[in-house]
Amino acid sequence: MTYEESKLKFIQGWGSLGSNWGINRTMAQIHALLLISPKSLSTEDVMEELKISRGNVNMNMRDLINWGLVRKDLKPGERKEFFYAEKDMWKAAMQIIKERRKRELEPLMQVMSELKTLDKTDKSEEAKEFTKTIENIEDVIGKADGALDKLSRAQDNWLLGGLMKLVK
Amino acid sequence: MTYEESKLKFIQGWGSLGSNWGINRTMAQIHALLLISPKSLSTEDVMEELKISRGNVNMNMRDLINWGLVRKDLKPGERKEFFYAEKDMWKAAMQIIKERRKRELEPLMQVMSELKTLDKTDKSEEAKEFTKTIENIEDVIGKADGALDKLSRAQDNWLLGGLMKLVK
DNA sequence: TCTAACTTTCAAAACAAACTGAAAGTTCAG
DNA sequence: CTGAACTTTCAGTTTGTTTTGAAAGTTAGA
Repeated sequence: MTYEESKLKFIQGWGSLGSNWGINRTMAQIHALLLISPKSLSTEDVMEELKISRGNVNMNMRDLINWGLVRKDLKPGERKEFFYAEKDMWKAAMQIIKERRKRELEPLMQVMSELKTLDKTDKSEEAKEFTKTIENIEDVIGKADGALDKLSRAQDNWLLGGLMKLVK
Repeated sequence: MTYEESKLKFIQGWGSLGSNWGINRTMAQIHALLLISPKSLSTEDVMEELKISRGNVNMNMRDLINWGLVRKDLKPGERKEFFYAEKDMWKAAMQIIKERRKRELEPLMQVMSELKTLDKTDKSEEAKEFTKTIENIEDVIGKADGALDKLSRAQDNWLLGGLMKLVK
């Protein structure tokens, strides 16, 4: 397999993985492209490699930056902006976990806790089952949240020179 | 907040959570409905509650069954089929983790390992960076896989009466 | 076997998400 | 201030996903 073939295959694969996880295909592909590129790329480089429009690159690149997965690399003397991706996949994975936790777990916990304001005088079987289910979900979410927090702290420590014990 | 209001809010919330994670909204809503229902429901019950078509219920219910989140509940003397959801959210969460691991992590590892057959004689900077990235990703995926495996084993033990220590 | 009760399938329609490209906006050197 | 170089926006179009509903399939009791 040649380099070009592999590259294509990787970009495709990363893209379709992303779309299974609620991440837009193109965004994942741009990420893949930057991951394997030794130097930072301009908007035009990405347009050309992936055959997509300027607007598309611009929007998805902004999202990647918001996710903390990509940064701008401004070159002195150059008007154009260049972009590069965090190459350490542990860092990238943690970044994704932290973001999703913030964007999804927290709001969900908020909703769950609101749901507990359900009228306590309603003694129907439905209402009881409902309350039980909500409490159970809150519990699971709370534990998942705790576990992710531990994981991301462990990661931070490890980055400072320790050992990442949690995931062995 | 009345029971009906809470129920609606929960079903909506669960549905939109699902769609953020690459799970079809309706499937998540049916799951939510079954989660809070004390008794098993027929296709018609679901059609009525969620205002969706018979075909839609049928297809999504099948998917839920394939994910191991819902089972058929055949009542003696009844021609109709009824459905109920696993109510313990730990079990449900583990089920989801196991399935996604099987469906996504494994194929991804397969692709990654194929990518390593890249022509070793290519000494370009691009090819070197590529190989490095692939190996790094393989490593992360491998560790994540191991962690999930541990988690699901811990869960299984816990179900047998032990304590789920990993997530505290 | 026949038929009513029920389930499954799938082509077409409706809906939703992503993408394009041209226009508007910004920045900065001269 | 001007205009070239570049970035951002967004209405309209394309592409992809979900839903419907009617027809086909299945099952079981009579």
